[in-house]
Amino acid sequence: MKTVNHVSAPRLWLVLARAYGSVVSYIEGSFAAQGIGLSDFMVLEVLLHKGPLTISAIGEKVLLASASMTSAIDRLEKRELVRRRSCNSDRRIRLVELTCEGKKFIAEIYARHEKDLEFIATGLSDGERRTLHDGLKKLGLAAQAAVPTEKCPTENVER
Amino acid sequence: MKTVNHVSAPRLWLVLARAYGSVVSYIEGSFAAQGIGLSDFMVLEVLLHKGPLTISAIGEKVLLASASMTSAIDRLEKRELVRRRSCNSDRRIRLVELTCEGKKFIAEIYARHEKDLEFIATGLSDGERRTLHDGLKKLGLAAQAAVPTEKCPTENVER
DNA sequence: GAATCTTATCTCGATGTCGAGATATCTTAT
DNA sequence: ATAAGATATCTCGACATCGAGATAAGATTC
Repeated sequence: MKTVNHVSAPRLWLVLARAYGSVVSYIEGSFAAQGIGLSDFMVLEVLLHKGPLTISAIGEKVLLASASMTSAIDRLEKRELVRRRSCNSDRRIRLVELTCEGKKFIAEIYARHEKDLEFIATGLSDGERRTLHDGLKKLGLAAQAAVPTEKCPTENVER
Repeated sequence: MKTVNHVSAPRLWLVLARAYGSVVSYIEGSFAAQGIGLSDFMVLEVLLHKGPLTISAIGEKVLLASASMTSAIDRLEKRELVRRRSCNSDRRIRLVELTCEGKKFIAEIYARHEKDLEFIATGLSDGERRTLHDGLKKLGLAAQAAVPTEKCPTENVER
């Protein structure tokens, strides 16, 4: 096969968008049976790994607007997977925490999710993962820096 | 700089999702002033580069369901950027084509779009673009192959 | 030629997301 | 202490997207 020695930015973007879409379809398929979408999954996941958080803190992690967060937490609370808890020191805040069932629910789904991700990444060597990771990070940061309406200072650490 | 020699699949996915989101925000910001969203942009773009197409053909390119395509073409037709044309040889089909204004409109936006993409990719060498491209393609294909399209894929269902 | 299958598009109702604005609460400056 | 500003959440209305089903037309089979 011939090797093209220059990948145009539009082509790179196309491949990125396609890859993202395919992975989303794949992982959504994995927990569609549980009647949960990607956003709700991410909300539960961040609660599982970080413990109770305020609604806006969750929103920052999963990149949802405040209005979306309200309805997301409503959905999850209705299913009794999470619970809103009021805070004495600051009564504006509602701390959101997993219920016992919620914890069991997301822990189970997340375990499968992790396996699913490893499954599609098995074809990638350590080196390939590394370069993919670094390249994506570089591209993402460049894009983020170029977005005018993005908040600048605070870096959120994960894991 | 410390090098981690193994990138977990969840971490890779996280970086992929973040990069995708950042690039989407970036490019959407670029034509938000024209009152157009990413999907409509993609529809116009495929028409610009491939010429008149049926609604379903466009939907396959831009990954929108048929119901979404109908309303997308409605939107664009209302703005007189595209036009539905009936076909004599197959009267089920509506061929969609750019109007003159539509062509001018998308050509202009696309030119800027291309520059925008090149701008955020300037930090990537040819080699980096190549490995990114290949890695993403590999990952995307693996995910696509693993998508069930029918029923639960890799799971032994319980509860 | 009629019955049946397939394809292309559209309609309808439901859902998730968002921006703008409202409300309650905390913080800061006066 | 009060006023002004900032912050956290919620409500409301708008919109894009989707699945399921309807409709119309072409293709196939008998």
